Amino acid sequence: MKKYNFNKIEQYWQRVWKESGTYEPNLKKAKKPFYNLMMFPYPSAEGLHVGNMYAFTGADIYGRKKRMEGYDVFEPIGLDGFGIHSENYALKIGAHPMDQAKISEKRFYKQLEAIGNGFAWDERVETYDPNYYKWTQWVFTEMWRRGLAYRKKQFVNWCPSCKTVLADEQVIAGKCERCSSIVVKKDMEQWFFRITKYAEKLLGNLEKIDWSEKVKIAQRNWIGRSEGAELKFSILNSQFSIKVFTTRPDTLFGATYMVLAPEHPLISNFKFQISNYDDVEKYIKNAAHKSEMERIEEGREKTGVELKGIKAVNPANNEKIPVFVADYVLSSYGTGAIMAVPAHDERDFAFAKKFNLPIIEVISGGRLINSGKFNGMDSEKAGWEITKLAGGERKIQYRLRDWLISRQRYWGAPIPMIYCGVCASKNEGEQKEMPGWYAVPEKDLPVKLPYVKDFRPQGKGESPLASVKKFYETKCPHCGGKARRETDVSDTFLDSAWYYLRYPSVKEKNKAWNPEITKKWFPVNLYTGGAEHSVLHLLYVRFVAMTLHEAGKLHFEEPFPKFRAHGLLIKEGAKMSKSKGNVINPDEYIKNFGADSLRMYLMFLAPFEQGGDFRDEAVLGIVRFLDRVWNLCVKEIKKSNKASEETLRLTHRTIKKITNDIESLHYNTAISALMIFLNEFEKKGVDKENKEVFLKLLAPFAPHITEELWSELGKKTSIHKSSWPIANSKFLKEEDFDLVIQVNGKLRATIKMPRGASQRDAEKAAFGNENVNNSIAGQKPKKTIFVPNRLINFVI
RNA sequence: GCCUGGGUGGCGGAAUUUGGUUUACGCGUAGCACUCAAAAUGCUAUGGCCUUCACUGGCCGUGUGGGUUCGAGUCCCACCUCAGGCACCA
Repeated sequence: MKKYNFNKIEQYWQRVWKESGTYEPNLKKAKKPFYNLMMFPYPSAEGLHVGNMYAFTGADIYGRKKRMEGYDVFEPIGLDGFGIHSENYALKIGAHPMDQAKISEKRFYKQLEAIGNGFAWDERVETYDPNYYKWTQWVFTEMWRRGLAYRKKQFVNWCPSCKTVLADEQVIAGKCERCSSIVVKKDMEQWFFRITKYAEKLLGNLEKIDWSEKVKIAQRNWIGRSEGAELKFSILNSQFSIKVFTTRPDTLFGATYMVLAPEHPLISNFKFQISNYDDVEKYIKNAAHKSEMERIEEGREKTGVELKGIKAVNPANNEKIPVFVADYVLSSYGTGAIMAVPAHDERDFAFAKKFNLPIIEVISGGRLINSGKFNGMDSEKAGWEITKLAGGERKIQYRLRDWLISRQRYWGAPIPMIYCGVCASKNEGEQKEMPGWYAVPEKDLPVKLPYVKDFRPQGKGESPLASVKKFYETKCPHCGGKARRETDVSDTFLDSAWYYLRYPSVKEKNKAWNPEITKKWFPVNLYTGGAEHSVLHLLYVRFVAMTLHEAGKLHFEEPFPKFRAHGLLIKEGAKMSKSKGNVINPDEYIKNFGADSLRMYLMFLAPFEQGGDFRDEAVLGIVRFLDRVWNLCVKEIKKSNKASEETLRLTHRTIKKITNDIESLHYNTAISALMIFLNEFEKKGVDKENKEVFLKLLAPFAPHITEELWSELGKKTSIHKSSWPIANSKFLKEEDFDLVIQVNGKLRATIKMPRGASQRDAEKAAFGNENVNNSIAGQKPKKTIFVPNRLINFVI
């Protein structure tokens, strides 16, 4: 008997698949295109993580079933190899990122091949390939041309360890997303993308797309829409006024002081009116040095300084109220200033108590008090009335901030912009607001990243490219004079914000994507990935698609109508991390048990969208299962006994269950159904036809062993191109059912009965049962509940 | 503090579609078979307590406490707890 040599089988079929293009759809002519996309990995660590494999396997199973259902499935893969994560890894091991990329690339692709996914190997994308980032730069210039990219000086997040600025989305609880260092604020001029312009659309479209609910919620919270009013408080004896945003204009009469954020530009205008300006300045300086983390660590303890010598006027009642500067007000939200209502806001209350400010209640039981002519009015109604009185206007405010795109690092796509001082002095430029700035013309793209020996981040607020004269010296595209290139590189998240568009057009030389191919394959049918990207990648990618759609370059607005987040794989109750030393490398498991075993085990341990706990011994259950599959098929390969009615019913029930389970990503229960199926075959024997059905149902989960056994059956074409079985409803109907007999809701007996049995039949059967009779003990039932084909319950 | 998802055997998890047999499937454990022996494999048992020589039968059991119902893991209310996310956003 032939032995199950999984290593040999897996390597053999992986080669055959690749050489014969089994998983290469015809991108131009496909009739039923199905784009099965998964988030591409970043090759930063020592190798592919078992968590990556978990994600890829789950996505692949779905794609394999779709392929067997007759779709032209396109399942591409690539590497998100540009960016800080890869650069930091290179730094750590003392390699140059450009050299390291080639090494990592080889290793990752080898591992990705070993897991046995149906990848379309001919269409790979590596974000650090100049043929790719040429178009990343082109996307940047498109943003620029449409007025969506701009430079601005403001306080930004700075990671002192990564020595670069970060987007808000990359600051997690005050720490750097990559290295967990505490992020500080720095006043710098940087490139931004105007994502806030799309806040409403990004929010509204969430209603139209089929995504994991938790990801939608995270995006909603991140965008953070608030409805309210913008009100003006004039400053006594000056032409200035303070604008505030509030969601509670109904409490205006209770506004007893105002607070400006430390960065508020108005403060410096009152240098001579403010009697304690030294103290104020000191406070502001101090606040600027504080990190987000320090502010959080101080807890709710409020600090601040009064701007002595100036007063604001409450527009509702003309009361003169004091003005403070305090860091509990953020410069980056709303107008950077607030009206403080200590009676109805916890934070204002804490501040007022500390500084002994009056606290006036203006709402009681949902109605206004102490509010002049508004007294007694419903608070909800009063809001708009008071706004009108105060000369304010309705305003919708978002928490979302513009996307900070520049990075002071080496390993990224250079921002394709040129600055000409001469043009600037003449007030010339491509954008009115930004004289001197020009995009690199498309014919000059890509702006190639040079091989720089000392690529380490400088920490001076500049990229290492700023010390490479050959790089930054260039000609002005407008006047032809001496000009300087932008030396910052773009955020890695720009690379991954459009990669899915490139895959099917990867052979296109003169365009970022081919319009006909794009029309055929987009939007993506299913996108799978981690929920950790809820407000990073998944927000940026929608934003970029939206702008390209608006520019008429894409026929869709939402790139991923269906997205599913897979769960997190943990190890014995703890997150896998290098510091804990519990990271699982899939290579060893593949070598010892085979890729099919590991794939199935990963999918069996919990629902795919929930994630699960990896436990070493549990893999054995699947190893045994595949051994038994092999033995059964090899042993009985020539035997062909006719299947019983009962076997057929099980077969069709299983077809239906597995078809539904794969559709809903409940792979764990699908595998359990396969196990039940196998147990039955071992007991009863299996005919050729049912064996084929079984192998087909198993094929998406264990692609290699099923391919081998399929060819053993004498098949000449791949099982993965065979047709998915369809359940015949004729065999789904059961003839008998187990009647549940209860007395007072408690189970007393179960009796097999023909389907459609009447209540009379059921009662008769029940009273013929000794145990039921004992429970009833001769009493007459007060009530009898009969549920056809299920149960009968006697209430006594 | 706010939002989201959980809590079922020794363990991972089934069962919520439509309230109707709790613990499918697998791991682990125990016993048996095979073996000189072990591993592997196969078979049997496996929620707790009680009852019976045995066959059997009973009671309890899905985080806690209430409620609705003939009947609740499933629906309602309150709470406890774990995991994840956001966090001075006015």
